[in-house]
Amino acid sequence: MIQLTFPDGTIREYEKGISGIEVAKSISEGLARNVLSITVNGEVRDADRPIDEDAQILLNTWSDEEGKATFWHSSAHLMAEALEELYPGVKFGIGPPIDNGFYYDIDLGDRQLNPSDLDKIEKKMIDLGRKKSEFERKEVSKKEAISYFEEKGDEYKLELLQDLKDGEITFYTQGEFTDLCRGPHIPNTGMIKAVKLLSLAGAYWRGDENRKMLTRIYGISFPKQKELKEYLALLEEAKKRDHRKLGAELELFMFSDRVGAGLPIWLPKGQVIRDRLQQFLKKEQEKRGYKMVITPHIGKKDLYVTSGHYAKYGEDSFQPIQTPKENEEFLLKPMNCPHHCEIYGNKPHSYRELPIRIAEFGTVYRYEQSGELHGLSRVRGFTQDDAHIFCTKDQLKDEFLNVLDLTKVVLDKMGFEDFTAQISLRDPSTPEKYLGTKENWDAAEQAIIDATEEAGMKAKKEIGEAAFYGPKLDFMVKDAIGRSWQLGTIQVDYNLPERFELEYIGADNKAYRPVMIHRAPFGSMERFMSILIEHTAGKFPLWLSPEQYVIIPVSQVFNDYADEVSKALSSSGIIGEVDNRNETIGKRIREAEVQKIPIMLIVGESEKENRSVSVRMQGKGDIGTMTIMEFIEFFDLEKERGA
RNA sequence: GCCGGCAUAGCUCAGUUGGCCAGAGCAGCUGAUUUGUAAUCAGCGGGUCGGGGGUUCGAAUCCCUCUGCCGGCUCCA
Repeated sequence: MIQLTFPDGTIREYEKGISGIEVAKSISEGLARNVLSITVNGEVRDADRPIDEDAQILLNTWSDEEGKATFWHSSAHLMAEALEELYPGVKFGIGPPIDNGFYYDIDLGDRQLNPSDLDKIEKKMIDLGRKKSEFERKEVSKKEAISYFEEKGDEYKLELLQDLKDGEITFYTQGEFTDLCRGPHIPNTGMIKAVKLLSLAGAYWRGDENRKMLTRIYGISFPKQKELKEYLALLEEAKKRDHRKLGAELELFMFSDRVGAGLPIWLPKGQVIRDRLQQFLKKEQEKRGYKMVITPHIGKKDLYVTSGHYAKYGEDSFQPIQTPKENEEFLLKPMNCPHHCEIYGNKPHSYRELPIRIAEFGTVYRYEQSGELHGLSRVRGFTQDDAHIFCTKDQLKDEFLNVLDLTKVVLDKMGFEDFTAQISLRDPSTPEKYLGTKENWDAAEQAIIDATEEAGMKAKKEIGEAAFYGPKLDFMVKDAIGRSWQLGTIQVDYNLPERFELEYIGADNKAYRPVMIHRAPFGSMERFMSILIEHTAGKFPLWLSPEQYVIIPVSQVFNDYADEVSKALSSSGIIGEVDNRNETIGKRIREAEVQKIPIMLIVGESEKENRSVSVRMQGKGDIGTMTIMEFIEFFDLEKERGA
């Protein structure tokens, strides 16, 4: 007998060798039908494999992440089976589950797939699923495995096999399809009832752009048709929040082919929001001892040779601009730090002055590959809410805390609760990749870890993700369609102070090198705006709204009163317009609703008489009548509330 | 940059296997209407079918090329 411990702590006894499905059956038939895989002592396995020892056990169903992953992984295999039947001779790369669904990378030789082929593949998958083929696991020797794929002529699987140890190789077979696979898989393909293949894409084999490009098919699947429908509806909804769509509809920003790809143009309304964000941050920074500066958009090539950026990124950047007569070379500023280092180096510094915090809304230009450009999220010209803090080693942790606090204030204010933080540390096994001494690195990494803990912030640590010049902490936020973007960043840098030979005079009258912290709580105004637009679906909080109200006089007779109200509001700092166009009220209200103007004020006979306004809130409807003074108070309260 | 797809009026889209002066709704303009909480009515204007080149008697439609956009890959200071 063996003892199995369930997540709720209960322990049950079973015969040795019992399968996960049988265990599920002992609890309920329903559970047995729904179990997709099991986790035994932390290892995810097929639900029908025998359990031979006492263990902690989890029965994974569709409601568990592990269950979903198993389901989607099996779906990838089902797709592969369908592909092999439809396109004999197709070769397979890898086919893993992802956050939302699965993909498989395939090589079809000379054949090309069109989006219309996806329907065909889907249908085949459903057909094959009806056979309810079981996934059979088989342990094979490396030799057997190699000969199998040699015969099949699949060089990708052969390459994958090279990295696998003999004795750890398993095959999974369902129906006519056999794949090299660690597993686990769901009990049978019949559980996959709903499939949608979402897109076709090219993907380099093993992510290496020097290698062959395979065809990647993305898909998603569900145990029930209804869930698929709901998911697709959700995707449609998400698309409506896309900042590229809303940005155009609400006239926040635009792009122009003639100006150039990836170069955003901010329209008046977008500019208002951006400016409010900057004013907000400026105030917070002033409280924390930052000094604002302004530096030029270009700098001599030498500046970046000194900083080391030219050597590292020069070839992949916008190329230098030459002056016509002297033949000097200038680069478009790809980052602000070299300029800020020059500011620091402008005069000698005493340890008493540190930390020095230099801030700038600095616009930088970076050459991003054309295929990488994406709305406001990835552009070629953008403005960082940049600052560089020059401090002593001992001040590092406090400064880090100071920045963390600021970042949290910013994210809180925006209502971004679902961000994740990542601490990027060096890989100790490759010290040659990093600049600076071990002692400095240890101290900096510890300072970051301590500071995040002290700030009560959860952050996952990623070994080997540090920049060559120092460890960092990044804040990631997801967009409407679930893509993850880096917003804020805090980076420790030992490299630049060295390269620019920055110094301060210590208490002992000797020269020391300061440590530098790069930080940007928004990251860039552009990317931050993209996320803000998607999170709010364009319904900005009052304090950010570029047009806070619109006054709609019932008829032209009340235009004068509308203007009067407007004046009263603008003198109270409330921004908006009068819509006195010769249109019906219904029409003007509809347009204000569509434009997501938060407050509509309707004025007519009775309002004029009582010096009042009839207030309608966007998305909520009529909330009643109040006097102008009452409305101003109401507005301030709403604004305060963060509405 | 690479793979695949897309590009028709300001916007959203029609446009059968290449064939008369390229269409609709919304927006715009003009006029009527003077409106009480999500689209008043009528009339009018508007497109070198993304740019360039080619095939053809004839191209929005087929081919090449450039530009931009979309979905990915790679990269990201």
